[in-house]
Amino acid sequence: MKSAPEPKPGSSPFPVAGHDHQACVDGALARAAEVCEHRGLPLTENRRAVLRLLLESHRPLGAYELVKRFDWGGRRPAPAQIYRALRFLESLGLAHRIASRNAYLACYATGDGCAQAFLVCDRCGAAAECVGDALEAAARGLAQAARFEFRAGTLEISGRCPDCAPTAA
Amino acid sequence: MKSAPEPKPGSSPFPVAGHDHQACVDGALARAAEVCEHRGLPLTENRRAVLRLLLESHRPLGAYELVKRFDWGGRRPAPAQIYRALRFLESLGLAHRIASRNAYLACYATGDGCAQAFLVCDRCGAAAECVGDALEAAARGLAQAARFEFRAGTLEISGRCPDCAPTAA
DNA sequence: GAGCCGTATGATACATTATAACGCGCCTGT
DNA sequence: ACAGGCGCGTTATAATGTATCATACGGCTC
Repeated sequence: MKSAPEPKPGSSPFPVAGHDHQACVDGALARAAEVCEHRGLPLTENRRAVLRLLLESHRPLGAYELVKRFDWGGRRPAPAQIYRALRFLESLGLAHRIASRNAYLACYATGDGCAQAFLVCDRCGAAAECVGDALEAAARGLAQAARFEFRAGTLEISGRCPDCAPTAA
Repeated sequence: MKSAPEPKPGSSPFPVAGHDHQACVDGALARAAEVCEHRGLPLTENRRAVLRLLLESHRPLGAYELVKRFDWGGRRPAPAQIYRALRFLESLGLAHRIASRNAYLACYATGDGCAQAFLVCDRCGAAAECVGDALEAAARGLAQAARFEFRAGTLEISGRCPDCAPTAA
């Protein structure tokens, strides 16, 4: 699954103006269903709902923000419910935790590489996931130099997204 | 540079067997004092005490673990006190937050680079800080490709430290 | 169908991590 | 002296995350 439908190199992983949100969400949900089926694990209603919320927001959401947004016949689910769904989604690589923000971001591609990177905007909170061989290599190199057995790595980059950058080149 | 040509397995940013802990702590405290003086900011008793605890433990500690360890004439400080010191130390680069663990690690070098990496052992919790041009370059490259204005990046790598690696090759 | 078992859920309570707010005392500059 | 800033000490509370237990539901065997 390495042939991700990534935009051309140079274009930004951040959603652009003409972004077709509905298609983007639906596509990601369909991919999620595939992943679950492939693993023989059920994408239950709860899990799908949490994933949908994440996908729709298109930016990292805190667990309690998800609790608030969860539309559950008027009631609100307990945190544990959300956390369970999040853990499930994380375990399948369908969502990621942005540790530096205590927030969770849906995975739009099927990026299941070991070393992931997230670009998180200081100003608007938008976030994008990206991977790259250079990062993977750098991470493995650092680990190897320290005789450290690499398992996984996450690079969280803070800065300004294209929309919020002061110099809108 | 990190050229640690120790012959024994375990040569790495992780403390090795013959590690002179006292000198290591004292040296780091002296450097911290310099940094503070240089900035015209006071390294108060609280701040120094928290930094010392971090340095002595030589691994990431949670804020409440620091609260417990803080020897303060029999009493225990309030969390806020610890957090204030931590924020101060972080702002000067004398300590770092390991977001994935909600823990704080003293900085032993004067590493003030923009992109840092931490190796965190899944088993024993030991952690080491390291930097590298490759990481910095990879981070900047990812940001640039996304038209993202890079400010800072932290790579947290989980795995097994040399002591805990199953294959002690 | 009846009984069993594993998983996901729903709910309550709790644990952990982090910050807000406020007043005090110390130092410093005038 | 006195005003202002800063760090401290304290209390309270917010934000984030888990443990636990009972229940429901589906699949399985008998």
